Amino acid sequence: MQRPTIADIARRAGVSKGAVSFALNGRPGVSAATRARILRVAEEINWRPHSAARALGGARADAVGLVIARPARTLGVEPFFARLLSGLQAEFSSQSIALHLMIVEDTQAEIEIYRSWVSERRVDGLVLIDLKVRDPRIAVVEQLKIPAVVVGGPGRHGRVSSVWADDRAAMLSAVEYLAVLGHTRIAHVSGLPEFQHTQRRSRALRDAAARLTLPRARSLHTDFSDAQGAAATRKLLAGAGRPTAIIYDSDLMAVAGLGVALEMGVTVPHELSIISFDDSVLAQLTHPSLTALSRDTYRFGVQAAQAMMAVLADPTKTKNHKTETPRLIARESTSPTRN
Amino acid sequence: MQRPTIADIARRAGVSKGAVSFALNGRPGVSAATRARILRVAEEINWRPHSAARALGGARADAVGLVIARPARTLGVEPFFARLLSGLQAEFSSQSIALHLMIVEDTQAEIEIYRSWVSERRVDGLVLIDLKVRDPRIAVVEQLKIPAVVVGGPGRHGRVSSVWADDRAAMLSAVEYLAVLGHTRIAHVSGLPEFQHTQRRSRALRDAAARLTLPRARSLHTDFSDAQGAAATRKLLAGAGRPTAIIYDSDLMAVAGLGVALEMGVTVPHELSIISFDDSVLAQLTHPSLTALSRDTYRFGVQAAQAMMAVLADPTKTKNHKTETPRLIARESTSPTRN
DNA sequence: TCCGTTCACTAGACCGGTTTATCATTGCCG
DNA sequence: CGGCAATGATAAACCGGTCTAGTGAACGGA
Repeated sequence: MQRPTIADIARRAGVSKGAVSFALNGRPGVSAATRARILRVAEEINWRPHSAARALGGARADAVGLVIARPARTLGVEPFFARLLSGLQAEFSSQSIALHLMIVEDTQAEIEIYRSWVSERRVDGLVLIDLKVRDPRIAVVEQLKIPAVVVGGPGRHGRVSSVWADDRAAMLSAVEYLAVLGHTRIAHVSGLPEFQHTQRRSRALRDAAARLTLPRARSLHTDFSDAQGAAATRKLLAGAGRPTAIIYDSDLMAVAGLGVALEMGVTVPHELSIISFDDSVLAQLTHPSLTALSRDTYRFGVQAAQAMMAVLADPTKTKNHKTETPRLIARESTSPTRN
Repeated sequence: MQRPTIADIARRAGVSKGAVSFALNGRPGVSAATRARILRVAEEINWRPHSAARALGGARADAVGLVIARPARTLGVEPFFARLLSGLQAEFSSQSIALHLMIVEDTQAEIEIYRSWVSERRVDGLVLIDLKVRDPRIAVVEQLKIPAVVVGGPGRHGRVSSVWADDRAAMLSAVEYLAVLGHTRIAHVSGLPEFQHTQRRSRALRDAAARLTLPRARSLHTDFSDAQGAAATRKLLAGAGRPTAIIYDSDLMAVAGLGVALEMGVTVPHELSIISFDDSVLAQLTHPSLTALSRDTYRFGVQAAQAMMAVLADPTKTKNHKTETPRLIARESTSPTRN
């Protein structure tokens, strides 16, 4: 037989299509005995729901969308995305929710995809990442009235749920750690300035510097690429009154920065301490290994997925879910300053 | 108005639903004038097709499935996947084909997903990666009669298309390069032995060793993790008659191996040459930077997507598409042996 | 005994497209 | 001028589910 349908089940079980639908979806309207019989028949003929038919009735698409707005070619080095994806994926698949993935060039294209996915009913919800300062996507998802979760919030984003980590606290802990080691000239090689998390980190550094009276604490913006991370490092180390410690917003840039230091004959950690604001095998494989602000990115993805499912279950109830604050793991790339 | 449908278009254009369908799909049955009018109305009310409704009629789902069978937690360090994904994605999205992604634990789970996606009509085709030696998935996709493309073929896999690179030639070029530099004791830290590409590389090494009369050319299998890559390196360097050159099946393992060598006081490249069988920023960031067999993984993904679309267009016509052979890029991690 | 409820189930509309069978016009050809 | 084919369009069936209104039977209370 070609692809069994509920009509086939109905015929073989001697009931109507409606009864089958009720039975299969575990809703009242059929007796326990009939339900059992229907389920047995469905099992026998190996029935599977046709996702399109379900979605047509206005029901769930059982899929969630994720769009990453980065030039596709540059993607793929950052371990962060892949780990986040794994976490999201693992949690969604436990509920048989598929992930629709798309990589686009910019936010404008991303918004276009959102519109078409929603109007084509391909997804039940959206996961937004890399939140910008005045992010146009927030207005779009609110207008489209589709459940959404922002990864990396919190912030002023209306009635959209978010999952976030306390970047500020993490940055403060790193700066304080360096201060205790005697560092006073601390630099920050950050990501794109339009990202909210970049801003939060830069601001935290500024505040800590003011409080601890550290001169010359500054943030240099990059596009997160290893090339710009290296360039920023070169600039910092070549200038007068060079920093004795640098905090990088990603492990990739930290590794690139470490390479530049070696190249320029600046020894790590004796002449320069390095902290990476993101941990991965990468940070552990270098020599010296990198002190890093570490968090479980996989788990972060899991939590984002859970938040998504909560919003799907009840779209009116949104919440900001704060996750584990990245904590400092001291490795070989940091040491006290020489006096 | 709530979500415009073709019925709305039909009403406003004063024609039937059928005529609208013909017009929107560019098929004969309507006059040019009517067609233009219908398209204009559709544009006006911003109509978008409802993907589920289309799929229900037995038409395309406009989506392709990709399942990665690896423990989700370990994924994400390997730059290979992310770059492949980018390439696939870029090409698919140019044709408005979505990518259904799922990460599972093992091949058995992967096969289950295939079955449900196909019977739920979620995807039009499947992309298979990490082909194993007697891969059960081949039989499954043939039985399910769904278009599929194997990434990393070629080989005995019936009527399924494939996209592959010549691992053998690449491995031979690496071995010959090392031989020219004077190396005679060459080791290979490989991936999982059940993968076809692992086997091809190991066999190529064996053959080259026989031809060039290199003693002790051996392959050590790992699971591709940095931990096992490091362990294998440790074992190789600790043993008697240690190799003067090691070829690693991934850049991640090569970096880990480099770390072990430094740890053990074996200088690279003077006492040990290292070649990575896969290139990425990772290989370029280390010190010394790694000589690598490089290929454009992004492009590889694009080609796989193109192969997929070709099979979708005509499922009877399968072909094995050979792509660029990885070519050796000499960097700092290889040098002549000291005599 | 009669009426009102509840329960189990059925029939059929419906979702938004595609496709087929049908029909009316028009045009062409001998 | 008659017959036939091609063209342009329509109505309705269909895809595989969900869901609502309705039906018949059993049951309980007064």
